[in-house]
Amino acid sequence: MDVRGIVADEVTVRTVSTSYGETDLAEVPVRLVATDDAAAGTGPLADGGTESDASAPGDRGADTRAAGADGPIGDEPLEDAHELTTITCWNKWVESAELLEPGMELLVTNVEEDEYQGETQYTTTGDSYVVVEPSFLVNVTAIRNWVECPRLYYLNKLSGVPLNYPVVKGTIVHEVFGDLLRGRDLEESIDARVEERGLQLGLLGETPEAVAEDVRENAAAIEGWLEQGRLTEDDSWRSEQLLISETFGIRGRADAIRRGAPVELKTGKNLRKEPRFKDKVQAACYALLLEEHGDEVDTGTLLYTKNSALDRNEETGDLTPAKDFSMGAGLLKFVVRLRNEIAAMEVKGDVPTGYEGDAKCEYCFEQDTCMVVSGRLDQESKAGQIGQALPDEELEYFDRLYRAIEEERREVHREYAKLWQQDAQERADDDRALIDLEFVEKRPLEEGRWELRAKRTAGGASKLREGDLVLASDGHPVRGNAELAMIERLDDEVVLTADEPVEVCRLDVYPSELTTDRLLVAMHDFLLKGDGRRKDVLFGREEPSFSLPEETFIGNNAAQNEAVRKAVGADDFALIHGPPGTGKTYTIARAIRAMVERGDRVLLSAFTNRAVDNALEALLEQLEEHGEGVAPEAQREDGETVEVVRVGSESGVREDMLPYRLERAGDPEDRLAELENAQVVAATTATCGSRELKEQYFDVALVDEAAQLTEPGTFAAATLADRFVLVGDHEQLPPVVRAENDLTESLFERLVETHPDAGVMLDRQYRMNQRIQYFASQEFYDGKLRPAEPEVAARTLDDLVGVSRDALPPTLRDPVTFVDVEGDGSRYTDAAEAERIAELLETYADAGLRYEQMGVIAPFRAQVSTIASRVPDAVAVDTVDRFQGSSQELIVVSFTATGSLEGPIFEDYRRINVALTRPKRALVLVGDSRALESDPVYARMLEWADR
DNA sequence: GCTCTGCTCAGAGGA
Repeated sequence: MDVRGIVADEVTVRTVSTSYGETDLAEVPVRLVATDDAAAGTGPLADGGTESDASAPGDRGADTRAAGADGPIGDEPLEDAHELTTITCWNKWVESAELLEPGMELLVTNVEEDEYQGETQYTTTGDSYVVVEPSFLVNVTAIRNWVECPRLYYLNKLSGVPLNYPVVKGTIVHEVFGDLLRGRDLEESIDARVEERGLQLGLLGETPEAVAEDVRENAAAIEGWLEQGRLTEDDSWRSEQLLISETFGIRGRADAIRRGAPVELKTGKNLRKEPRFKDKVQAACYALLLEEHGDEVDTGTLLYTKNSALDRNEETGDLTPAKDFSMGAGLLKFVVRLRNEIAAMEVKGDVPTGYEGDAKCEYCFEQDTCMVVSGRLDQESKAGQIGQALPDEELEYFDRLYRAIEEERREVHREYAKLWQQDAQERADDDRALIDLEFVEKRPLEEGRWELRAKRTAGGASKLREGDLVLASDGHPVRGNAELAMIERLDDEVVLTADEPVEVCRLDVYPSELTTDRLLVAMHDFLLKGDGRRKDVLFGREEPSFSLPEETFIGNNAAQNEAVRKAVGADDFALIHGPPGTGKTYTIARAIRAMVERGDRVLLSAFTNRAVDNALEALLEQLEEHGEGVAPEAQREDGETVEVVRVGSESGVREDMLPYRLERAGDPEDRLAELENAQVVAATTATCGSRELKEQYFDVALVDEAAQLTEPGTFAAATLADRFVLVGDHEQLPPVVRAENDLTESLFERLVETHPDAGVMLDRQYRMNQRIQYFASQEFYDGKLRPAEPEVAARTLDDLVGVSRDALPPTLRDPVTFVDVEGDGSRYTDAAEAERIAELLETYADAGLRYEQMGVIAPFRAQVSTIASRVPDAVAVDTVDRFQGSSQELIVVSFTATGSLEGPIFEDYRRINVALTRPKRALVLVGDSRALESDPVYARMLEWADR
């Protein structure tokens, strides 16, 4: 029987005498939370009787959240009626119990139940595992690093692993290993895998021939070993298996599984007879993961590919680089205790010092880095400190942002936990899974991968899109057979590619920590590697300076011209505030063109792929107009032209920008030249944090839609350049973050407030009729937003070919109208509004407006689909968030609120700003006037619309 | 309570 609970009070540790002598034990007071056992009627709560209805299985998530969000202090008592009891942990589990603090979650497997003074208590048995914060998923590599040195784990997280040859070679050997297991020809595999990493190898200055030879040497050992195995036994193999354990809170990807046991491949040196301890620990992690999926695992294999040549000539007759070893229960429990140390430290927000383990600093490669980081951040560490600590305000900044990023990471972990905490239907309702699939076929591809096809048997929306990496499973993403797969096509049929032939009938969103990791590294780089002058300016110790050019860049718009001058002349940074329709993109393009003319190398970045492609498109148009840019093919040949490169995944980059996309695969020299010769590189900020771009240097980083970026997100781009320019509008949508924390304010907004002189606001808009523009200008831009030209101010639907406002009913002739609809009272949809909107669109169509010229905006996705099902496909119907950045001749806004304006979505007025500034010639607001009047901003909006 | 885009994933190794 397993028990799960929240620690209710301090843990008591004491020594007792038993028949075996003195032993330690820890008594943990807990409030029990339902486990799956309990839900099935066999657990402690069901047995207890009275408590069982107080905790449905779904409650567990809520309790976990409360524990995580409120931290270990547990200042909010769990007032509900969960049973208070004691779990006694014996022997080595005392170490894990000592990590616990009130409020933390605890899972103990295989407990013994006993009665003590009329109360049911639990005790660990010889088969028990104690798991601290089980919903905190720890990576296998994290455990491997931690066992070497806890500080190493921390440093790795903070500064990442830079591009280096041994690592890249190791990765290629692993890929070849996987290919061999899947039956691919060795030479073909080596050639293909080396080719795939062309860009990386180019950056490292390696030639494909030398790398292939190097890989061949390692692969020979693998092949020899495989051959041996095939001759003697009937092996069952599986390569690259992704494993997640809901019990142990561990996840990882095993290199291979052979007859149910893990095989770990190591391409580094190991001259000793025994496997390295950390390698054993890594294999033991996979053993634990496999155990949860079924069988007992008691052996593991470590394959040291560099060892073959050495071992072959030894008298021992050891012909194989493989080292088999047995894994006892003791090792597996040790691994769980390591994992508990990590989870407890992360939940408490502590920083490891290195004293936790017994590693020797003098043998460590990271000793210097460790000492520098300790010195700069003023952290206690076993290696000691070098250098001077950062100023207090920077240390405070580091702590605050570190905590905020880690909170984001917790949210990602919660997404993982939902993989098993939510049932299939819940996940489907949450748009996080497709569960209606019917497996059709699997087809082997030439590269040793598989193409999987499944039919969709029901409709329904989901977050999944083509190009996404997903968990493809034959039933359950954690408990069943699951594999990471790439969505190649998604319509009524789903086409996937994956390493293994899973009989897929369900797809789940795969949560990734990648962006969180990169945020942390970006912050680290800014504070610890960044130049002093930039920090002086950003921390308010120095004023930003400018060397403004006298040149006129844009003749007919003073603010735009000033913006370009500031962007070009910034010594530190410049800010361009661009309200809706003010020609922000044009200004960016003009500024980059001017920078390029001065010989600067420019990084063009933004949070979303869409924004990057939009800005790049505008730049290419300008370059073409001025005869400096040509087709991408020619750019690579001719040094005189401006070379532009778009870095990003094939599915992320918009189709018309694909010709500019930098391929990763190919000849190393060619790929390198393509990147390094590019005078303009365009990529999302997440990609700026990639290993390939991190080594690049730019004179200027220009970041568009900067108000949508967190501070560390902005730094990911800014740290690659000498100066930076941020372009955005903090009166529109803020950064997307999962947790409420210090990441919600963008660097752009902060700098606009602290350094107003470094910025320019573009004040002439080229989009909206004056009547439409009025409200947003008054409400969000101090009345400073004005039409750029009289034609803009006066534009109406009449200007459009074939449209006549006279054909509209009198109430709709004004560019802004309000249509009062009482609504149907439901929460996230409103059929009454949807009906009315469908009629309105028809009325406009009758007056000559084409459906392609209309757009409908609603706050909720549910309402978006309600409306979409009632109007012609040509009408663009979407949420506010997805409409940002585009515009339409006619916009209809559905407010979807009856009675009162409840909900966070209405509280953020920036959304309303976005919605109201999308139309060019006509805006219709549809909603319940009683609800809208209940909020002063919305009430003013009604007054304006109803005029 | 709601909106939501990123990213090949995680792990690859140095003595």
